[in-house]
Amino acid sequence: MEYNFRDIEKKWQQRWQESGVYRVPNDSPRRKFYVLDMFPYPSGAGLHVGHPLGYIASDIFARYKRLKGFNVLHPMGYDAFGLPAEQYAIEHGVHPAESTARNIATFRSQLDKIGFSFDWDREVRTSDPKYYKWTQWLFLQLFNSWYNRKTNRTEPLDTLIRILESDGNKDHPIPDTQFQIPEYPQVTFTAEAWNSFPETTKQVILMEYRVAYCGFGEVNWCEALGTVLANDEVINGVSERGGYPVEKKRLRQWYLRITEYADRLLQGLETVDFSEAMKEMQSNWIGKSSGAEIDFRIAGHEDDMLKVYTTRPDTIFGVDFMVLAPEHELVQRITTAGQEKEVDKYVSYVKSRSERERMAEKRITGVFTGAYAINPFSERKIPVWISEYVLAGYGTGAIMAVPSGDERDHKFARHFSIPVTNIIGDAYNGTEANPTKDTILSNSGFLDGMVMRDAIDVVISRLEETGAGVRKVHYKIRDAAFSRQRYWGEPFPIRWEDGIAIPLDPSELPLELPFVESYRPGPEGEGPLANIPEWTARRLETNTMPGYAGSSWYFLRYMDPHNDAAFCDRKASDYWQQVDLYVGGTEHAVGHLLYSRMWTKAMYDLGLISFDEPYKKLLNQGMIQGSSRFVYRVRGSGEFVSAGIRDQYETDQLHVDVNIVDGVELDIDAFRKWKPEYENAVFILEDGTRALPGQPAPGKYICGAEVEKMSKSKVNTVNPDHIVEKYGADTFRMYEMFLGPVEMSKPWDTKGIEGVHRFLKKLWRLFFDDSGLIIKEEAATDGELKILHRTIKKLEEDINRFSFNTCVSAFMVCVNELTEVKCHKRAILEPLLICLSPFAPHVAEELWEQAGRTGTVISQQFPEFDASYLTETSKEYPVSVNGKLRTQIRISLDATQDQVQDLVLQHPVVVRWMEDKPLKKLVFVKGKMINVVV
RNA sequence: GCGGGUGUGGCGAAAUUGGUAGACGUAUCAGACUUAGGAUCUGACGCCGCGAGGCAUGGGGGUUCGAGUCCCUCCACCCGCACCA
Repeated sequence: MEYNFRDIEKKWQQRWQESGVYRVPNDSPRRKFYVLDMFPYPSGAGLHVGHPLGYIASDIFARYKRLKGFNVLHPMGYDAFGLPAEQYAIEHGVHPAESTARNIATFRSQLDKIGFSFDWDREVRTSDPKYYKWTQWLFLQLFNSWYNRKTNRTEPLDTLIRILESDGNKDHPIPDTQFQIPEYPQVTFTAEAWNSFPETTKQVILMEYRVAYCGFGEVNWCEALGTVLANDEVINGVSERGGYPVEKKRLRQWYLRITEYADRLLQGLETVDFSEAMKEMQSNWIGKSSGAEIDFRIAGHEDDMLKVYTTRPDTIFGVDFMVLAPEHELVQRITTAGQEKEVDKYVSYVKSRSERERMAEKRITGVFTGAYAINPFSERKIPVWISEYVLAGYGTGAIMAVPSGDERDHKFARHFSIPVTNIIGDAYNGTEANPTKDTILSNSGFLDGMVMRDAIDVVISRLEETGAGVRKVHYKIRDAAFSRQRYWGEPFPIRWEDGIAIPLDPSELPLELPFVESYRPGPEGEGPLANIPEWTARRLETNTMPGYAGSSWYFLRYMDPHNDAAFCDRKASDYWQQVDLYVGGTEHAVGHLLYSRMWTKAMYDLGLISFDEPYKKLLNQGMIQGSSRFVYRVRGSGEFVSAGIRDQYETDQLHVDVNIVDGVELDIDAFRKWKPEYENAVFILEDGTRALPGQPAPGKYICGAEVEKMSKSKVNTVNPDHIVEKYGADTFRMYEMFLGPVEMSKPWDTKGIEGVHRFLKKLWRLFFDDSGLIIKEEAATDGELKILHRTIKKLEEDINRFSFNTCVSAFMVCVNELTEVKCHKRAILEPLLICLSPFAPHVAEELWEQAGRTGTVISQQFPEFDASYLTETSKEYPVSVNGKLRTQIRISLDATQDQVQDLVLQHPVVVRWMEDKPLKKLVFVKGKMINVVV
């Protein structure tokens, strides 16, 4: 009987579906385990072989945990709102709801062929009103909350109102400087003042405290997409999607006050099992730095203070000039008449340079304003300059420049011949700045003789005493822009009345997205919803939420997906708790992961869930790259020249569909059929001969090869459907794992799959030969048991460190060895099948049944490793090392300390290290080699 | 520039706390069975050498009885951030 994977896989996928084996209960005496994949955005292109890599890894782990007796939650769903569906709608006139539904159907049928153990009863779609009802509800929770810095918690707005009524806001100043009501410029107010404010004023002030708030701010506006983007959606000044230019624009926007959570997001990283790289990316994004904010007086401008932020207040005596961002508000006021012309010229020069130009070429430019600041300690007069190297958006938009300690400041000083004060003695060589903190200060007034590192605190204390500055912790992270001027997203459950945002009552949710015919942007930077009369008549918010809204909490909805009374029953979230294993790509490091961590913390503070980190362990799968193939067309002709001899011609390199290339050899006939214009192509083959249309090719045409990102335009995508059709899902699953470590990126190579396929056929032959089923009932020998248990031991260890590629190798070794000793015994093969089932579930189930077992393999237990068969008897290996003869003794695993001692004593040990190291050390290394000089 | 990671045969890779480097798989070559094979099986396969043997884990140095693994240093590649004060 042949290994007929097509029938087998069809049969078992159907059976699993009918019997609902992968349905998971929410109440179980078994321990829980939650394995989650980052849910896909259902794009129109469908899956290529790179997409399922993470899903296969997580499926293997979920199945393994199930075999270990856990109640495993392993769901899948779709992140279905977002820009691409809307762009597609604009271009093709298909409603996003329709194209999304169609794409989901394609995804689902592709996923189903691979044999995943998802509980599809728990599927979620973020664009489903039943789902986004709760996204809106959670938004209202954030809207109705504020961040109390005293308790360091998210709290309901009521607690703030009570505080304001009794104490004013002196203990709880407005969180940022965006105070927007010109009539009330005072940032602090008393209880009396608060109580006397009219309701509208109160509301405007409260908005400044809300966790989800609406305000005016500089946003990343993308004209081509007609919407604003979050900082993480902008890469090098262009949009992540589409690569369109992005500019700064001041617009009314919704925000999430993620900055208040910066410190907790940072600290939380320590409690969580993410890769170093991932933690680094997140903490860089948060960008915490600590230092001081210092006020410099300006000569002749008694009312103005020049505020700078520095991480190095210890260098205060080394300040030789100040630099303002050209956009800084003080520039106009302090510029002297003599410098006005120069300054204006410079400011317009800076404005003419785009963000991209600025980043592309970094020139040293700047202009003196004519004004002088005064050092708060030495009273020295310091010239104030403006320059584009100081960014308006960071810190206070102004710096104190210390050329002896900062390379940029130093270059600037040299360029404009500003004299440099040396405050670090020999550590400054006169030609280069030295940013050390570990040298002794000189020329520094009361700090002379102090180590810089220690001086930092001393200066800050002195600044605070004199009122010239304060200690300040600064974060790079900005509040997250939370609205999009787009159609295909969650509507905000907000109504506007006289400029006041009124939340809808929860009973009015979901606020459904109305059907539209046109996706044109509305007037004045508003979304398409502004074109709908019924919408604007109700004064509903016309923006929609961004893509990350629905994905910030989806892991909770899987726990209780059909609940219409709550986003997730508390009992369910208490049972399932955190995601134990979260599998996905690194591209979400600073977007989705940060947002969902923030939401989780807010929800925890508000008592909605019992944990404040969503993901316990994060596994980042690498990308599977495409292995592109090229043909070389001789320029100006229809002839194609083989890669090896293309240097003899002037050629153009063209991508060729990888599916019509075998390794690097082109299938010439398939190529001629590929596109009409190639129908009569002539090939100059590797050996110089020619292949003409209608004649058999006399030689081979060799293609060029290169590893690139897998994409349709490079015709290097490989569809998993084709692989599954040709080799089966089990082969596909095992091969994806066999390619290499999950975390690493690697190019797809269809050729290598044969080896894994051969392995499964070999396994099949252990049960079947020409005469049919061959399973022997006799007891297993020690040797056979050793083969089995060595495999199990390796699997146990490797699965738990997510080393799935070595697991596949272990299976191969095992089957090779069993074939060699012609072992067809039930006692060996059945445990092996159980081990194999997470990797190749279909074939495992089939063989299990063929062997006369009832029930599915997934209900069996994963056998425990039994060490007794692994013990090795002592062996001696003579080896020569450095010309001396040594004997290596392998000591058995269960050797006692005395036995080890005896072994060592049997040999005349002459090496000194034996005396140095106590015998305990030897016992510690039992099972390993010990070298003994004889 | 800063931070993180990686570097082992023709290729993908293994080697878990330092202990027989290259398991497993591909590719290639040779052979067997075959009318034939793109089925199956066997063997060879890091480099030098006829051989015994020697040399090999990006380069150099160190610690150690012993280093792919630990330390120092240099180089290359990949990823992230990037005038962050």
